Amino acid sequence: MELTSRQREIFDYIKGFIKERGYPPSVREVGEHFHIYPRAAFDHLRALEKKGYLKRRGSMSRGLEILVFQEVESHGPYRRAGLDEEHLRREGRPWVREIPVVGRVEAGKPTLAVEHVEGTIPLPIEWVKGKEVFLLKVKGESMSPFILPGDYVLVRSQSSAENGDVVVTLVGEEATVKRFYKKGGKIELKPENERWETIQIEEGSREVQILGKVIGVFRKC
Amino acid sequence: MELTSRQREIFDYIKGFIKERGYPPSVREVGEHFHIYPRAAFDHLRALEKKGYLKRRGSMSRGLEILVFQEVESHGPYRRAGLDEEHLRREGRPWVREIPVVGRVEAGKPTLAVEHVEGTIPLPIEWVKGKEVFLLKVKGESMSPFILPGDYVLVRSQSSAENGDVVVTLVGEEATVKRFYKKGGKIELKPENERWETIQIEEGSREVQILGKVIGVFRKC
DNA sequence: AAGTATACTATACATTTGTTTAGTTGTCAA
DNA sequence: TTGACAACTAAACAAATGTATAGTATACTT
Repeated sequence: MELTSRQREIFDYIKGFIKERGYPPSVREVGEHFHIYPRAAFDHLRALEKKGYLKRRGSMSRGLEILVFQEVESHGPYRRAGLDEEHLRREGRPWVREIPVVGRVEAGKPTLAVEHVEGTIPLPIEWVKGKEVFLLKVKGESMSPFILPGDYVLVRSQSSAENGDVVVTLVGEEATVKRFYKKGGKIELKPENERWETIQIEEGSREVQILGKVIGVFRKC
Repeated sequence: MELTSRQREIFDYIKGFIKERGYPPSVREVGEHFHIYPRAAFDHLRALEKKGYLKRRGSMSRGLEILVFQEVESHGPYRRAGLDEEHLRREGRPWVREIPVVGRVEAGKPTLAVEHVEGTIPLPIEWVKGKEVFLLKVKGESMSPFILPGDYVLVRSQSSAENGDVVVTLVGEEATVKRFYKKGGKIELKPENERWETIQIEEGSREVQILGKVIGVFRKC
C-alpha cells in the first residue's frame, strides 16, 4: 500500500529520528515536530502501522519499530532492496553497507519484495560489490562442507550465471544453493554434497529460476 | 571503577535485555526481574551510571544506554586492537566493530602487536563475540574445503581450546588452522584435508602454541 | 565510634506518554 | 449526495514509568 505525502513525511521523520538518536520518538514528539496535536500524530502512526511500515510494541512508550528499511524504485513497480545510499555515507566514508537478510524467497521477477526482509546486517563494502545484493541463511546441506547450514550467503541478484558459479535457485517453493553448469542446451545444478541429487533442466525452462550468484559466505562458528 | 556482584548481575541483565529485545528495560522491569522494589532497581541504575557503565537519557522512559560493551584488563604495555569503543557507539547503537586484520603472527604472549595489523575491517557485532578478536587471511589448504585459501578467519584470542574446536596455532614460524583434539596427555591438531599431516604433541609442549579459536569464516567468492 | 557505601522495603508523587471521546474540514469516488 | 478517508483540533483519561521521601540492616573504613 502506498503512503500519502503526509504519511511519507512522518515516516521519514521517524526513520531519521531513530537513526540519529538510536531510539524512537514518542507520539507527542512526532506531533510537536509537525505542530499537530498528539491525536493527529497518533492517527498517522496507526495508519503507518496499518500499511505495514511500522510496528508498535503494544502500548509501550517509544515502542516504534521500522519495518520498511529501504525503498528503491528501480525497474518496474516493485521495490528492491540492498541499495540504500544513506547507509553508504555513514560518517563521511562508506565503510559498511546494510545488507537485507531475506527470509522467504518467492518466485517472480521482483526478487526482493520488502515484506520478506527480516532485518539488515552491516557488511564492509569491500565484500559487497553489485547493485542488488542480499543475504540468505542457508538451511540444507546440499553444498556442505563448502557451505554449511546456518551460514549466510551473500547473493548478487542476477537471472543468469556462468559455468562453475555458485548460484541461488528457486526450485518450486524452496530456494537452494547449487553450482551452475551449462552444456549445450542443458543446465545442471550440482550440489557439493554427493548425497544430494543433481538437477538437470532444459535451458529456458521455467521450473527453475536463478535468483542470483553467491559472492560471499559468512559463517558464525 | 569496579562493579559489585549485584551490580554486575543487573548490568548483565540490562545488556541481555537490550540484545534480545532491541530496547532497554524500564526501571520496574529490572526490579521485577530481581524481585526488588522499583526504588532499589533505580538506585542500581544510578550506581551503574555513576560508575560509567550506563547512561540515562534524562528521565526518559526506557532511556538506558550501555556504555561499556566489553571490559578488558589489558595485560602489559601492548596496545591491543579490536576494542575501539568509538566505533561501537556509532549512531547510538553498536552495529559494527572494527576488527584488525593481522598480517604476520608471531610467537610470544602479546599476540597482537600493533605493528602487525595490516588494517581493519568492520564486522557486525553479532558476529564478533569476545574480548580480543582478530582476522587472519588463510593461506594453506589444510582445512579445505571447510575453510579455503583466501578466506578470512575470525579468531578469538585464547591459549587453550576444547575438543573439536577449530584453532589457529603457531607451529614454528607459521600460523596454521587446525582442528583441536585432546586425548589423555596428548594433543592432536587435525587438518580437514587428508593430504595434510596431523600434528601430535605432548600437552604442555612449547613447540606449538595455540593463538586462538576460530569463531567465524568470511569468504569472498 | 562515626561515617560512608551497598542493598533493600514501603509508599507516594509527578511526568511522560499512549489512547479515547467528540468533533470539524476538505477531497474524491460511487 | 452519501460515504469513506485523510488530516486535523481540543480536551481528557489512564497506564506506564521515573523519581522522591523516609526508613532498615549490614559491612567496611577511618
